[in-house]
Amino acid sequence: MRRYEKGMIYRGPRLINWSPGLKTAVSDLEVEYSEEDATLYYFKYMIKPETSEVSKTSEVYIPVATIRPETILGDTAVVVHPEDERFKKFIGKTAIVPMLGREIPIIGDEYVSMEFGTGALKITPGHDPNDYAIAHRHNLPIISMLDKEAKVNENGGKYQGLDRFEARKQLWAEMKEAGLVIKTEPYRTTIPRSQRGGEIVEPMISEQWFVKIESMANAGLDAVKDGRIKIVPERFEKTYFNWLDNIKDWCISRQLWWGHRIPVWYCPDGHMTCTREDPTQCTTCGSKDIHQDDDVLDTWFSSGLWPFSTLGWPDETPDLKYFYPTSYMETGYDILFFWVARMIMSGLEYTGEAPFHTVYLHGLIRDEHGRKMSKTYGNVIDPLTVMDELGTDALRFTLLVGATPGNDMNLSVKKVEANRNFANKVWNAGRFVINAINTLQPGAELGDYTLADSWIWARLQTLIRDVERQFQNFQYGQAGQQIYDFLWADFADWYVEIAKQELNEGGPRAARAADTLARVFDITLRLLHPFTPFVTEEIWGHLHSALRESPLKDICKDWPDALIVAKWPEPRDPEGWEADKVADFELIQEIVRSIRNLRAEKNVAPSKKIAASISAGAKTDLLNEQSKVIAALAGLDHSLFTQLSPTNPPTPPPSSLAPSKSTFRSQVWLTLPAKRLASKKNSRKPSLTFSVWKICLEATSPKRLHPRWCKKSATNSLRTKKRQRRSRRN
RNA sequence: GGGCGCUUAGCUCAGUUGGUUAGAGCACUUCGUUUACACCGAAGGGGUCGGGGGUUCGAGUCCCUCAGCGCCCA
Repeated sequence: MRRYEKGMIYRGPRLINWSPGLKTAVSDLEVEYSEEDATLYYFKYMIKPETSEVSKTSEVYIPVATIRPETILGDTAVVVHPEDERFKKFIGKTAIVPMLGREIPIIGDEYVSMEFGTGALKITPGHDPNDYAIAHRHNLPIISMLDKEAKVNENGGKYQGLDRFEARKQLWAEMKEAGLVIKTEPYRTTIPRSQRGGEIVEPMISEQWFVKIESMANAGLDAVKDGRIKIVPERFEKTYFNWLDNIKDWCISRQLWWGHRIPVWYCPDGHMTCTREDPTQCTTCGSKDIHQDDDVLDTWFSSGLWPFSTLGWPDETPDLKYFYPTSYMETGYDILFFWVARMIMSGLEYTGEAPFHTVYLHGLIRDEHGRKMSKTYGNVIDPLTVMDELGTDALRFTLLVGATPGNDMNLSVKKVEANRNFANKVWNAGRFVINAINTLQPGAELGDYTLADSWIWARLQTLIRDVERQFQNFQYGQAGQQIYDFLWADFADWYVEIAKQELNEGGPRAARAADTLARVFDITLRLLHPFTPFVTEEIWGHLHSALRESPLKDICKDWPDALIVAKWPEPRDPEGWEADKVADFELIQEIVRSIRNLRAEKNVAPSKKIAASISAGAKTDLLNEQSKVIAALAGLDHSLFTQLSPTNPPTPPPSSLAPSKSTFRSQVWLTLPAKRLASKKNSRKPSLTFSVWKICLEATSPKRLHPRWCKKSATNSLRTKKRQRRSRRN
């Protein structure tokens, strides 16, 4: 009503998509285009001889090609390219519509492609969008030759009453008889079909309601251009600008049975009454014989009001004052035009303010191989089924982590399954932590932090910082992936394994391990909660009750009752000790991995505890301190675990490994069971005749090569490495 | 025709201001039922990051170009 009163809404004719099956207009969205085989019909458009030149001998015509010959009945012009040498002489002359004899002009327009078909185009503005546009440019009359059932109407002369396809056949046959036919040839083209019924959609002319869009579009453009609204990912701003720059008046009437009915009433004299309250008589002539417009408003027209009408607008409600403007608008990128742009335009129009400051656009969900999900294709993944089978957390996590902003994602049940496994991992890790807490001796003092404690804590702090940064950048997938990796690869695979040893020790060391387990797991759950709310909430509740009853109850003294209202972990700056501890721990990891690797390669049974000697150079103290950890994780016999001094290498000496300048270098020798070495299976490598095996680790190199400080040397060494790698492959 | 995007392991995809040896899940190979978890653990194979050129000490990442695929608008 407001817009109507401002003169922004008007009624006029327009070409719409008509579904003859449903007998209603359908929106562009509901039309699907498919490549199909069709026929291109070539025929003669006879030219009316000018009175001065009477040429009866040679017939003069323009050849024209069409895919839909029946639309000839609605032609109102023939168009040629103004520079087409073949036809430009005909511009300004008159052509005669086959079988009807109607006279129509021949005009020039650069829209015509000289290469396509015959290079001349028939114009049926009543039944073709492009022709409609041309007709507008040239003020051509618009003839509708089909009725609501797609049968030829009174404008089709003798063909009236025929179905469109029947008319095509008959008209063509009669044109052939009249000698107007040139030829037909097969042609592949895009055919518009109704999404619902599948029948060919017919462009038809009809009266529709429109909104003048220009001022609103400009306001919408400015809001994004001057930064009041930010669109994420940024590239969609271009799409948005492009759309608003080329926008046309907005057709807001729909011939549907549902929606907001247009508040306009007509009397027999054709007067319009537009009121807020349902009227009883025509405001112009007073006639009581009035009926309301049958059409309803476009849903997007109504939905554009969503950000403020839901808050009570047009009343100045407390909600509106408090919540408007809103903050983030999150939706699929395909909705940018339909809804987002309209919310922006409507918001600016009615409230003077942008309805939100950020638009975050996500992609569409496709099937495993990137195909659109469709019922006919049978590749639809029903979220309800998936949630039943694999859990809501698994599906939610998959959708969050599998997507990059604004890009489509291919969803497969396999992925959801993998994330179901992750939820299971969270649950089981939680059970372990809770069990550790429950089995603590009352009154146990907390032991010192171990290397593993320091490492996992430092890693956790890094994670918190990373997640915070990812969230700021809308990189939700990255954030989720990092939490996943931390929980599974760092916490479960390493820290928990080490904690088992500590817990077995009992006393202060067990208490310290349980303490770290609890604190790290708590924070991890908080980070994970937005991704997998159910499993985290549940296990956190159990963790909370276990802690309350334990010697570690101080940990949870500030915790609320539920995870969902628990404080989000805040990133803190590093305290300075982290890098060294992490590097030390990574050395331990490298050593453990190397030993495991070697064992697997030599087929040493996992249960077999073997002896090992390590030469750790500058890291001797570290390795002594961590020997039990290494032994436990790598399956070594701790009593047969010895440190070698660099000056006293084992026999035989590791001749191939020259002593390195690096103080970080460590070497490990394993004593393997003799029969393993003797077996033929393992005789691939000649060096296996030794009773000891060696590995060399360059576990820790400077974490980051600062380019400005070590330009040349870094370059050279990297180049060499790459070259070596390549030549090794070749 | 205009605009946008994609091309990285067998498959589906990450890789955020250029920086150690490019990662994950699934699939595959070998081993394992150690009291959180077989919805698991350990180890492994697999990539000239679509082609070509350029900028740079250094490119999957930036620029140009070519090819293929996809989407939006007309």
